[in-house]
Amino acid sequence: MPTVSSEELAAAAGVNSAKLRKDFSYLGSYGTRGVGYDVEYLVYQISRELGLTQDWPVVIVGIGNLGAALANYGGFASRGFRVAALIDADPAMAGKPVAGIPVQHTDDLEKIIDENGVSIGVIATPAGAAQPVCDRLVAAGVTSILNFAPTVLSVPDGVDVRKVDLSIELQILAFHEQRKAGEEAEAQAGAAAAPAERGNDDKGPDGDVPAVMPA
Amino acid sequence: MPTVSSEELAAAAGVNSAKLRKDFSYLGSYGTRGVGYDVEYLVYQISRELGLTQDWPVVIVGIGNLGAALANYGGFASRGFRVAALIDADPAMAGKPVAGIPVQHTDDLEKIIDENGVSIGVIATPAGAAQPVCDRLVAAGVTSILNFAPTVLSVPDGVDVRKVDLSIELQILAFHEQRKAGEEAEAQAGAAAAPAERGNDDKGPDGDVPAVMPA
DNA sequence: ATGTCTTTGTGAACGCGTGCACAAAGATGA
DNA sequence: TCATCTTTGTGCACGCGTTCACAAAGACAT
Repeated sequence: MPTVSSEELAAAAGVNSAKLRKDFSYLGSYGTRGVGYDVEYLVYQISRELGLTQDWPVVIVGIGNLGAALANYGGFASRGFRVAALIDADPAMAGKPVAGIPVQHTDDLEKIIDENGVSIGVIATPAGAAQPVCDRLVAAGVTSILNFAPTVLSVPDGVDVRKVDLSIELQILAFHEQRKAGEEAEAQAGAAAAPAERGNDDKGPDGDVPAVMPA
Repeated sequence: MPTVSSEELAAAAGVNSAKLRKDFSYLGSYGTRGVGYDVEYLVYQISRELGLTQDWPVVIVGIGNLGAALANYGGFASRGFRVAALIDADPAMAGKPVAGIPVQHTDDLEKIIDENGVSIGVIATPAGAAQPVCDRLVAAGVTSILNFAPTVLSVPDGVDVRKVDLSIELQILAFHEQRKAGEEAEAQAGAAAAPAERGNDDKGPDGDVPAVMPA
């Protein structure tokens, strides 16, 4: 039986072994003292806890460049996601296959959600279309939304929204780049607060990097 | 002079006003006691600290769906980013305009970096091409890389890499979705693939989210 | 001027997560 | 069976960030 010790895993992941063990203890996945963790069992438990063993049908609304990129993205299938449908408001797109999946018109949105039992929706529309699309998704039964449109969506309680802003990561890089370049010019550090839509993750400080700026 | 109090800002952002004031004090941007913060001055200070007042030329390598989506993304310009060049390995793409910018061939990568003084590169290539492209970018002088390819890049010290995995956000949504769905419906998941007879089939304390999963 | 009122800036307390250290548990060999 | 060794699971303490609470500072009215 192939096993790993918390020490090995911690070294590989660059974290503390005690924390790793404590986290594992949450899962109820018990290792064997004197031996370590059964690799196969551990992988299964973590996969299950993260939802990787389930099949999650998702719809992508807005099949522009970004929507098409998402439809083609290979990483989804291996994480338990299945693109149940592609939806676009442009009638000219209807029927045209993207990533092997025929695009359907927005008119059928509710029907598609219902028939496929979709609870997760991805919005890749222009900013102006995002909120109306969001409202229809929610009304049709979607309870989790991944928003790529540059708008803050408002949703009723019980619905999760995560916003992906492609420029934020760039901004973080630029922030560090600025510090690389100008250590001698300005000796001041700072921070700023940005309105958060709903529980965005932020990490602790790295040296004297402000708390709101992810490391 | 239009002003805002830390209390107003904190309420709007959903954070604690004391923390906000403490963060602002890092900037050295002084508010006025009894009045609040001068909005215009505050905006400028934060913009400057975050690097928004600078002009950051970036190159995007790999003009597929995702690269094109990034090139078209409107949020960059307003954050101080300027797409200096689009680069692709496909000779058929060369000269073809995307988002108004003509695509250039990978052969000229070093020249483009050098002539435009680019220090930030975006990689939107297939996984296999990412590391070679990364190496060339670094060799040409790029010190910050935003990686959309599903690969872990290795870079020398002094170079920052941020990896964007489009499926991670979805996975976080699915994780929460799984918890919404209920704790009784997962009996079926255990029977199929589990390496059986491990006794303890129940998951741990059901109340809390494991520390390793972002909120 | 002087007093009152508002809001900042910050020292200090609090709470929480992380890491340490160790007892308990099981493996292994004599 | 007993001793020894390895590694887990976790109580406890420490450190750090967040929050509280208040003195200081400036605006404004009298």
